[in-house]
Amino acid sequence: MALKVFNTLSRKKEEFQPIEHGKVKMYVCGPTVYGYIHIGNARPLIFFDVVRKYLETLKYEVDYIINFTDVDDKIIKKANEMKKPVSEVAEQFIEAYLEDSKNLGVKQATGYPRVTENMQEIIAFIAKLVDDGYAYANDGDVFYRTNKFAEYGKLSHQKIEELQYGKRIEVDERKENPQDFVLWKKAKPGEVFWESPWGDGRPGWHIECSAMASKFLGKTMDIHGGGQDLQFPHHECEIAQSEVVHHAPLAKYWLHNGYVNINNEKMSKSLGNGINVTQLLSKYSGEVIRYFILSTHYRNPLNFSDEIMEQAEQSLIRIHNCISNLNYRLKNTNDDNNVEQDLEQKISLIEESFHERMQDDFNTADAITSMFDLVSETNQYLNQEQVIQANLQRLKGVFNEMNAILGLFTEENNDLLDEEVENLIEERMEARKSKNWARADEIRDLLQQQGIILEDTPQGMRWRRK
RNA sequence: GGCGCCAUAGCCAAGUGGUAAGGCAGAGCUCUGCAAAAGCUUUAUCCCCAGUUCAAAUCUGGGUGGCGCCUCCA
Repeated sequence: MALKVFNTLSRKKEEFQPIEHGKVKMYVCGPTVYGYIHIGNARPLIFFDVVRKYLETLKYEVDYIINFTDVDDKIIKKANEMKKPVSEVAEQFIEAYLEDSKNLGVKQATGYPRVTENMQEIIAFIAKLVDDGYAYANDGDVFYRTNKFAEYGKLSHQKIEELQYGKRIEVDERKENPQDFVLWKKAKPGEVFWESPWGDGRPGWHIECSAMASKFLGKTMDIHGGGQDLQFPHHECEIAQSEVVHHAPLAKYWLHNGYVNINNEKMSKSLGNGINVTQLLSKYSGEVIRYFILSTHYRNPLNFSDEIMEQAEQSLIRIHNCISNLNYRLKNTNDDNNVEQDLEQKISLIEESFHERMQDDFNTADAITSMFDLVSETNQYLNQEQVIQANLQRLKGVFNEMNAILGLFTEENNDLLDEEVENLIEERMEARKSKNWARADEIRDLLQQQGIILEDTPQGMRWRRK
């Protein structure tokens, strides 16, 4: 088996070979922090978390950088509205982002660099571009001279001549060419600014990624990721900036996730149709949201609706029940025979298929199917009267192996019941012994109202939280 | 105008040349004191037309419908 990834640059699946043996350098464009993230922003967050975790299970040491763009026009606008300093607004939404990440089961990146903390590197990067003739200053602004970079357009496969500049957004007439983009923006009166050789101002949108990526990961990284909408212009501009300065590819593999749609329309901050993740997390668990995101291949569009979320929630219950039943049996079985070969063979096949699917350009939808295959095997096995501890352990081990990547269930602490509940359970067992079904049912109903579900099995009574 | 994506069951969704995975929902059965959980059974020929092929959801051509990017966006 070999990991294959779809590279936007070549528009083909390619075998993944890291630049440096055993190590992967990965950079994903993070948010511009002027608001809470929506479910569309959560897609790359969750997907690239899975990529990172999968690479780690392949024993790569992963250096994973997510940047924060913490100064730009929209943050300034937001700060004015909120009557707060830009830094405070940015801080607030960075914290919210990190909190959401955590609740979505996303492992911390190895670094979260911010624009405002890397201003010297950014200015130096622009200066280099100016020195080499790839950029020019005009009236306090600095622009990138796009037509000096012959490969401009290679990522998004666009021909510059064919693009319709100025159709949507007015072209700044200080540019030499309409396709030039801004590297440094002159500050308007009253705006936050940093000093630079071209006057007071702040960085343009694309330069921060070039500067910070090279600072933290070097000239060429293995994987650069982000949403499809960053392909052009953002990533194209990053390439233009970085590759003329470093004379090396910015990234070996470019991965782009598809959009999350709502009512068949792209979700975006500017349309204001985003589903707020923080709010969504109060209704659905992080696991449900992960399931929703991962149940479709990352490059396909994904539609959001309440119905789909509820289906995701239902699907996860099947997995949760299985794990919880497996745990119950694990606690109540002492048979220490060796693993049965029949079952072991089936488990191995499922385990193998899981990896094959993950290695085929991170087909998480199929990987989830592998997990359901394991659920099915487990349930059948648990239906047997006699089970072997070693088999149960093996099943559990594969569940954990898959879950370390997908993050679809969490181990709940099932040992904590208060005394009152314990007593009721005890009483119910007595009632059942004496065939007092009315009382037994009464207690079961009572506990169900408290979110505790009692189930009678041939191995005894088991309970779980709703 | 350029570049690109999508169309598979009631819903979600894999599969991309060898005769349609999986999940949710629905129906029936088994187990159960009754439940629950679980198991078993059951539900499609893949938007349309033409072509290539022994063989097409999968390749080619032409349609239809929906969506995206072309300097705010993940």
